Amino acid sequence: MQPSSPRSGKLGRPALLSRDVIVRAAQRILDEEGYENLSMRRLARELSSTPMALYHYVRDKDQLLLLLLKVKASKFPRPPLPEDPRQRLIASAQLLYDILADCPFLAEILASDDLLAVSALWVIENIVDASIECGCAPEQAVDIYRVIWYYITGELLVRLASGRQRASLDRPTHREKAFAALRPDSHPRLFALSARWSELTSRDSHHQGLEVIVNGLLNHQAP
Amino acid sequence: MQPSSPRSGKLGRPALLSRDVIVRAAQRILDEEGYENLSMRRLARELSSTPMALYHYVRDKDQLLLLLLKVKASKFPRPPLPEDPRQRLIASAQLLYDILADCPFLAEILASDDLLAVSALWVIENIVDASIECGCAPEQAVDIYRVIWYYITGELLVRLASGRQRASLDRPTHREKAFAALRPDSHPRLFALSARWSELTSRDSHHQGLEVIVNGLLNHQAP
DNA sequence: ACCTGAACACCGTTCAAGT
DNA sequence: ACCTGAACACCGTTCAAGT
Repeated sequence: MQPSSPRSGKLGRPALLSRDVIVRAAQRILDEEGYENLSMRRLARELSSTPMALYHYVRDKDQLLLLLLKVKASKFPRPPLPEDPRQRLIASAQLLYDILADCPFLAEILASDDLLAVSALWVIENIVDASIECGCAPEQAVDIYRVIWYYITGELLVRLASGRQRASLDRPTHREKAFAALRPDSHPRLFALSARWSELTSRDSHHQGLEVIVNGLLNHQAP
Repeated sequence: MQPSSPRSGKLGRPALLSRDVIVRAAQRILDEEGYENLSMRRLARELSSTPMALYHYVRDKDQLLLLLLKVKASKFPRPPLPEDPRQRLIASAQLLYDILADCPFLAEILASDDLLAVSALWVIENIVDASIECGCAPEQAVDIYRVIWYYITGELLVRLASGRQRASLDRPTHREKAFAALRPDSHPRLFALSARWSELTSRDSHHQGLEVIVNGLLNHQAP
């Protein structure tokens, strides 16, 4: 963080860039042009600089993305959580999802580290703690965290991908083609649901799903 | 599929490439060098051809990847499923996971289509059908499928990413650094678990997680 | 210390041309 | 119909040099 702070005196000319400026510019590109347009080269252009200048402030692109998440997580409001451990477990998991839902493109990077790199550790602490207070052994609490984590990551990934796809709405998707070819004798259930499939699968039922999963987990681990 | 079959007679010289040959070469690269080395250019080199020749047999790279999955899914043994619907639901979901576990790199492409593009539709039919036989309304059955789908996708993604990372085992991961900085007063639970975290999170508990989720879902939707 | 220019080793895809 | 070569518009990153 040092290189960004303008020190007293005029020891040489001031730096043109700083980590802060770089991260902010990256966030701007992300907001305005989407993840797939965020490249080191594009970022340098945004800053009227060169790609290599960035590497003075950031080790590589992954670190830049993690910095973005760090900023986002630290700005995220930290709401009061319910007292009741079961409710708190659900609320923490929901919170984790909410933070990530703001930057779903990070799913891939995050996945590699169980999210533990970032300043959202307190959320995970809450999930594990609430599970233990619900009567789980520590090992079971970690299992619960993992299931929740997989579920959240999966939903984010699917959402991200279907968002990408909606952009290219030229021809019918693979799904639409597969559904058109459905025969009632071989796939009766899917056939019956085919007309409503899109509607049914695009409903936002994240919170409900989370609740059901958590209840299922707790009933199993700590009956 | 037509261009690959060697027709009778000798109407012009035989084609050098075919969809079959291309897909098989792609699979070879995948097996031997991993997903990140599978590019259209690399594939063309493998076939002693040019990148553009491939585009005569495949619309784009995504289609090629879907073809790979298609082949894999069609070769996959189709085991007998239990009669009992609850058991069948679990078994179908496990099967879906097993098929995909063989090609986790496809998670990103698959996510965009709810997997419905491929010849594994019968698995999904089974999941939906078993849910309905367990007493769910069709809408609830679709919800159950979605939760399972998110969970599977998430686990695949995480596994894929942590596999990539293990390759570059040079310096400590972000997770390790975050754990090293843990203080017992701010994160008591994680602090207590930190020594065993890697071990606990790398256990293969997929099947157990799936079972717990399914039971939770069914108890909620069809008590 | 901070920044630049040129280069390396890649991508997916298009376009115009060859046989 | 099947294939090629050259090109377009990109990537992340390294290296040697400038001030």
